[in-house]
Amino acid sequence: MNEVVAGIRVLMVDDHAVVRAGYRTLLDSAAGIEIVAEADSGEAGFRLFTAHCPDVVIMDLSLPGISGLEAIRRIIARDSGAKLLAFSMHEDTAFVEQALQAGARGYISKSSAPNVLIEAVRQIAAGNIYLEPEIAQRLAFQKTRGPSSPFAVLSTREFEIFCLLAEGMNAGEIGDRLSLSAKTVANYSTQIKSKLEVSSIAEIARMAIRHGIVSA
Amino acid sequence: MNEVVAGIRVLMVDDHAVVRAGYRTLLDSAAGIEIVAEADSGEAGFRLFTAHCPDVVIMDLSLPGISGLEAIRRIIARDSGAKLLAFSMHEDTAFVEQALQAGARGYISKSSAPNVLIEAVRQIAAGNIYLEPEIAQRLAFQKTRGPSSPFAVLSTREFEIFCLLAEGMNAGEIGDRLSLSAKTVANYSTQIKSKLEVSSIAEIARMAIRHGIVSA
DNA sequence: GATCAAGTCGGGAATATTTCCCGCCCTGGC
DNA sequence: GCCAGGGCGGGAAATATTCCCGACTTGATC
Repeated sequence: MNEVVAGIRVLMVDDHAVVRAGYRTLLDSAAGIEIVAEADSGEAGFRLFTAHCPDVVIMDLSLPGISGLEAIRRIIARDSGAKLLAFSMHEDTAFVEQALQAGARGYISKSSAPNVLIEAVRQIAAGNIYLEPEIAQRLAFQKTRGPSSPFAVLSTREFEIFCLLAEGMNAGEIGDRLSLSAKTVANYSTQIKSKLEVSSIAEIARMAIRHGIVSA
Repeated sequence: MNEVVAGIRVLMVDDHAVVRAGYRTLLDSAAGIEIVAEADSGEAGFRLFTAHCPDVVIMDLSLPGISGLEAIRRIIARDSGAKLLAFSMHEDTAFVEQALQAGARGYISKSSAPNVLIEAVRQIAAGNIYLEPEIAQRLAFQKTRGPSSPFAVLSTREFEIFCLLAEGMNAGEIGDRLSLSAKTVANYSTQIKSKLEVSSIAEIARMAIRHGIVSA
């Protein structure tokens, strides 16, 4: 048993069973890729990561329970060398930036062509990073000229809490979700408002909607 | 001087000078209509109403300072027979319902054809009500079948405060704007959340955006 | 004209939230 | 080693929210 030629062992985390099933058939049919585990939540994803030590984790960013970003954070905290591919329905570059900042090695959107997913998994397994060409272009463009997304000033944690605030959760609920004290969330909330130069949660919600971070 | 054949005396309230100028030339060229005063705010509109007793008031609903709805409320409080034509950029029926509930006799959108405005002024001056055909249809349709706008449960005051909350104002600012105590606004805020079955201001903002009440 | 429901307005008091300040820990440069 | 920056949360004061209440008006309805 030659480990070098063994397939790429993949953990897939997505809360939609149909999506998992679809991508499983797709990836299983690709040579050298093997899905060794599936999870439907960030918590389960983290547990299965420690249990299976997969080569690549495909992580949906919009998960129930702890968010995908939070799951990435935890996995990276456990193993800073973990190879994570973030995928989500969001096309907004703010989400991409945050995912990469949290430790993801790649980002593809759910509307990607099937072979893009396969290519991304292979690239990331090989130690490279992979971004969809279109998204990479937009990111690069924004870096050089356009005003970077206003959320670039937020840290990973801040951005995560920003999203949950925009969805209408209060500090207590967010604390429960992220396993933080409500106190800490309240402090972050103040910090976020200050960084984004807004004074109310309503403005946070409008900003998030304007940038496609949450839906109206 | 035969009062019966005198022109329809109109007060126009809109904060955009260009809009006022455009409609002034338009209405002045129409036989039997005369703009006797213009105001650029709800406060000024109310003052000029008491000063000039116009036959018809054309009231923009999106005004700085007190809102158009509030101005309508005040004018109706002063003279319940006042003939008010609400006009606004909003196509949402929630706004129409609220304007009519506040006492307006008609509603047209800013994208209306010029002759619609003239026709509306004449109809209202004659004691009729006037709604744009398209909007009237949608209203009628919603009344009979579709679930009426979720804002129908809100009173005029509640809807007004709802809009300002959605824009990001806090109770104190809203109180200043509407000449209410912050305490009253806070009480309304609680009442609004209860009626709309939401628990946070962020959800209020999202709801308002979803229905086109405020822009993201 | 009596009555009743609904809307408007705001006080009182208990709770909850927000804010500002602080310290501690950890990590990644330099 | 040292420092900057992020992450986390306690303390305390300032605000906001909530629930309850009463007063007043208006518009139906009997």
